[in-house]
Amino acid sequence: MTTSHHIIREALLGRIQSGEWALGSLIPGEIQLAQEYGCARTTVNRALRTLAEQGLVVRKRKGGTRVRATPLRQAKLDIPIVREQVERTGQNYSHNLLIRRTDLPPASVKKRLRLSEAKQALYCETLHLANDRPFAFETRWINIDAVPDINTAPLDMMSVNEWLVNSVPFSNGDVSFSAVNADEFIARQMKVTKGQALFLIDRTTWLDATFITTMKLYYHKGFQLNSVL
Amino acid sequence: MTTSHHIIREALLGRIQSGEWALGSLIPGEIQLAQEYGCARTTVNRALRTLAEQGLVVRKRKGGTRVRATPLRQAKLDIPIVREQVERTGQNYSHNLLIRRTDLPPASVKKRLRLSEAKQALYCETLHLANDRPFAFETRWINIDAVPDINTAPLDMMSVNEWLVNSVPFSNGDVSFSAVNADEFIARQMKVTKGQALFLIDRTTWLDATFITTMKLYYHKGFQLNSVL
DNA sequence: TAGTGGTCTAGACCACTCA
DNA sequence: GAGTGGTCTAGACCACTAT
Repeated sequence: MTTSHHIIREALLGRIQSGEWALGSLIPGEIQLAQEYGCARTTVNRALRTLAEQGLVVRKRKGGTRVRATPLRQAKLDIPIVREQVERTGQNYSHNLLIRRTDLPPASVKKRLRLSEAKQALYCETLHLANDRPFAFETRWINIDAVPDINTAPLDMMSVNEWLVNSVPFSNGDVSFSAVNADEFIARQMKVTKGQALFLIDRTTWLDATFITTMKLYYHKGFQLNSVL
Repeated sequence: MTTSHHIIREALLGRIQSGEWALGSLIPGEIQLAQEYGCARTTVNRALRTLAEQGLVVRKRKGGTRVRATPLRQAKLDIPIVREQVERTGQNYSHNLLIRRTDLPPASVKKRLRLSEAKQALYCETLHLANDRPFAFETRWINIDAVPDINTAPLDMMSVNEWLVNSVPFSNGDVSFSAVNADEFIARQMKVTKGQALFLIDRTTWLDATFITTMKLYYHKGFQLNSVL
């Protein structure tokens, strides 16, 4: 048996999709719906809360619940570790750590990681391979103060990505997606022609107020990021 | 006062982030945690359920709750109507409907929309403008049977995008993001040089089992899609 | 000020699944 | 079979906000 708040959520969704409750209109209160469906208010509450999380309705105390005037679509997408991304396609994963040095980061990175002026940071370049073919190219700056252990990490065995994930598992962050033309350097790394359009993920993560790392990941030609609405 | 399930969720998160509960380890049961925090089991349940939705823990009946072995990061991103995307940046939105014709769709579209063999569909090309400069170029196939009213829709006044959103507000769908080089045709529309890397959103939507539309949206040079982890 | 959603509680039963 | 999470209920109080 499917659970009741599930059933009620689908029923409510149906009344929205069918047009019974128009865009922007007020729908009945929790108590009334509970009577209508013969269940506790808590159950209706959960169904409506879920719909609100999905962006289908907007709820306000005293104001009641309204169907969203301009439907908001939210895509949920997983951002996996590159290794898993590769292995999920049945290919063999490997990686090359091309560069690993401490250096003064450029101003843009310094600002992003909120590093003080003369502070050095760790810079790494990694090429991720799938069946020995370039899969993604990664450039990354790391705040050494945040993860001092990285100085002794065996980054040839485990990618920086994975090492960080295991030492600072659940950080916060922001991420942006865009398209860029491969410059000469990246084209050489990824073995594509210069100018090839590549999918770029730019990601910065921190733990509480401490900035950990910022990374750019250039994916191979034809890469797609999929999601469900 | 911040609510209790909120507080408990943060507390639990802290114990994960601090390493007290290692990756993959079993954490105490709901009853024990409820005693520990002096609240009802329901409250702990809600906190843990939220963490599970966020991908931080995995829950199994009888198996208990475990910290995810390989942290899964989920990005939630809003897919707005192009008009709102433009207007949110303070620019003026307009659009040109370049093409509108019924035609036999190519096999790939036919397959996607699950149209029968000789079925015609509506094809539209729209250029979205921000302050009269190209913002995004849209190609779209529409299943006429699903939305017959579209034949009489004033698509010069309202973009196809918006019209569909208002007639079929809450459909299901899938979406993919990728990077492509502008071909000669798209380059001319978007006023960029051929080969320019463009961010592409490819989206198909349906209502229950009825396929509505499939669309490709090529964004202007430098476009970024942002999200929070 | 009154009405609506937000949340907590205590207790209960059930479904799943590990041992 | 037993233990864990999944859920429902009935009642309660509170916070916000529209009027």
